[in-house]
Amino acid sequence: MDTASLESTHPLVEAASWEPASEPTCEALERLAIVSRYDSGQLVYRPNETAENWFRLVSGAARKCTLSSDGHRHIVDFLLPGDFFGFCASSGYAFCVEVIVPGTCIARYTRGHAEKLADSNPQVARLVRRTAFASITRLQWRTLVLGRRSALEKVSAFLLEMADRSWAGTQSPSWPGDAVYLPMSRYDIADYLAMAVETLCRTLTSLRVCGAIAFPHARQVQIRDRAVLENAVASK
Amino acid sequence: MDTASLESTHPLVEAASWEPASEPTCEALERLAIVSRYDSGQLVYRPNETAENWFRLVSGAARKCTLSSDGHRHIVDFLLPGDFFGFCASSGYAFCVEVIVPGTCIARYTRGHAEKLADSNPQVARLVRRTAFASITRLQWRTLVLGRRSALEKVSAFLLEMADRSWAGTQSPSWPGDAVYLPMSRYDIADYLAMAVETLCRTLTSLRVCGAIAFPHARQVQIRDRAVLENAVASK
DNA sequence: CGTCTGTTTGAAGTGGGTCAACGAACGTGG
DNA sequence: CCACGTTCGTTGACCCACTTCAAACAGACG
Repeated sequence: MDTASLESTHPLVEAASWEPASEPTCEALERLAIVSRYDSGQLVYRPNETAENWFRLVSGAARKCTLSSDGHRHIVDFLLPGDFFGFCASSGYAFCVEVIVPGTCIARYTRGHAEKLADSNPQVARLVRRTAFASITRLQWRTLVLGRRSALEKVSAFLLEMADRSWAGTQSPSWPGDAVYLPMSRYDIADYLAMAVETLCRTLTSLRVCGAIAFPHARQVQIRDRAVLENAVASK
Repeated sequence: MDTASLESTHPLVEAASWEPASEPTCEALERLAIVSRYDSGQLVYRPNETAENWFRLVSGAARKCTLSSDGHRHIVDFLLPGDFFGFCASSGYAFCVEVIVPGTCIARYTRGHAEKLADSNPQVARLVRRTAFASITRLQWRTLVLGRRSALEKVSAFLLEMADRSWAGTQSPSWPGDAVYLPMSRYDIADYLAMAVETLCRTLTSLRVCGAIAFPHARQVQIRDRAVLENAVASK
């Protein structure tokens, strides 16, 4: 919405190559999809805005966050390709979603139509349920990560999470094959992990010097020794 | 399950008086319910156990948590009357649920039956969807609370959360009317908020001495000055 | 080439974790 | 009924990991 340029292309066509295998979609639902293209910084929706749509991020990345009056911001989640969002029990969205990668494509499903489709098509209803249940489980794991005390644990957990969620092979071909692209800034990561940027940088540096990870570029991480990260996460 | 004593009573009968207005149930679904009674410390399910049921806590309280090998425990969520749980996208539960109040009653819905009912009954499907969406929103707020830096913010947020979720008027009649019952120990609260028990106690004490709250009993909180708590939460 | 924004390192201060101990509540058995 | 043990709750003292403040560095872009 907003000033996003609409594209009438059938989403399945261009979405197919982006989709992680773990996130199955359903053709009946995809027929309702309208895909829009967003620039970096554009808002997909605002808090309290009437929740008229469900969404699925097709390509690019976005952040779900709060907007405090004092300018302080808290990132609730990162949205990566395949992720559904905008699920909402009440009439208005609780957070805002802001695109962080230029050219991000997001599919929109009119809530009323989608709900009606779910009523008549159990397969769609099951897909939505499963997706929601998966979100619940992921959010619960996330509370555990946030609950971890040391910076090393949080950062390690984050890197592993990004490696798992990262859609491999969709980046520019000149990359090291095993590098994970971090579409968000260090500030965003620090916010997401509830720690100071400086602490995040220092932790990343220490992981780099000990050989666990490497940075071909500031936003490309290679996991060199996954065991180090897993150890840090599991340690407590 | 386990050694829980089964009660064949129709759950709607005894559940009615416990239900918060915000959590509507659906008669068609409730016909599937089997209510069991649990003692304190009993497990409702374990991690990796086959997810054969959906659950709803009818009365009492429970905690959803991880069980680390080193005995370290992390509480993901508290389950209070009206809460659904056991929603699971994969085949096995991710966490374990442990009862913390003697005599807790929990309704169980066979997953296969409930899913089939949802397929044929859009009203049930919508209820489950709405419940799941509400869980998502609540968990996202929870990540914000955990992300807060100072102990005061976390504790204030917790007290407000409990006051909101608390089912008023279901406790013993001798209580101060506005007191909120905390069914869990200080250790559990500290774990839930990812902080040391000592810090929790100190924070509660400082809130008490400044008149924001009062403790008729260690597990009864009266919120004397809600503004103080809301201020602490909103401050950052 | 200058001005951004984003990233990294350095130095200093502190909030809360940790260790230790005591008090309170509660049940159990003598 | 009291003595006792156990678990839960609270307070004190110390210290470290992280936050904060400050500044240098790197890349992007007009």
